[in-house]
Amino acid sequence: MEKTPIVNKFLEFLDGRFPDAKCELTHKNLYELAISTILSAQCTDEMVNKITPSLFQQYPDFFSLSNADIEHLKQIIKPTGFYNNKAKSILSLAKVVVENYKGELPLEMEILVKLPGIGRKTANVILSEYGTPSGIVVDTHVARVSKRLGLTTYDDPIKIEKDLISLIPEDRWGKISHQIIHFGRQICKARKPECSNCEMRDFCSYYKQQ
DNA sequence: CTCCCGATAT
DNA sequence: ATATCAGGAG
Repeated sequence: MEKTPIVNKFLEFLDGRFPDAKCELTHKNLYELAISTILSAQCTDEMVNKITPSLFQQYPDFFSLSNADIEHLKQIIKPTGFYNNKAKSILSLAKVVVENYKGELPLEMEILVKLPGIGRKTANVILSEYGTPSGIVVDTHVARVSKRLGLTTYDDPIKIEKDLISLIPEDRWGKISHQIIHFGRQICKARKPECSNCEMRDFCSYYKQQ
């Protein structure tokens, strides 16, 4: 992937339009962000934020969560979808973190991705917020926007992340995902993208294809 | 690759 | 009715 004017235009656009984009999952600490991020798979942040206050009031840390009844967890998180898998994931995660890491998540990519329910995307979210970003979060929005703009040709999030890493300065890795996600939610939407309002359209391969 | 899955917008 | 939403495990 070669550096093109579109990258500079995109970075400039994101800073102008989304200067203070941040994580939309409400959380008070590393524990809450990790659980919220797992629950956010194939579900809106808004829905996650609706159910987490009750969840975190009853289970404020990995210690209490590790002793939870799985059927009770399923009941609380049901509106987020995939609730059988997610309940199993967060309960298993809590048990492992309590047994092996004294109830505190280790902030290392190699360890995080081996923990139950945590893949590269969730690990990148955690490290971007509470550690040192070792990459760029590629979720459904970042993948879609990157493809439309021609920043990558791949579907595989790992390959998309490699392309983005080669194009984007390291000091922006943490924030740019939030900026792209805001852009993806408001303008470059999956269903009905607002190309007529988009300042990137003259640089966009998806728009040219329309 | 398939499966998991409820809520919302179109 | 169907596509989509801060994915991960088997």
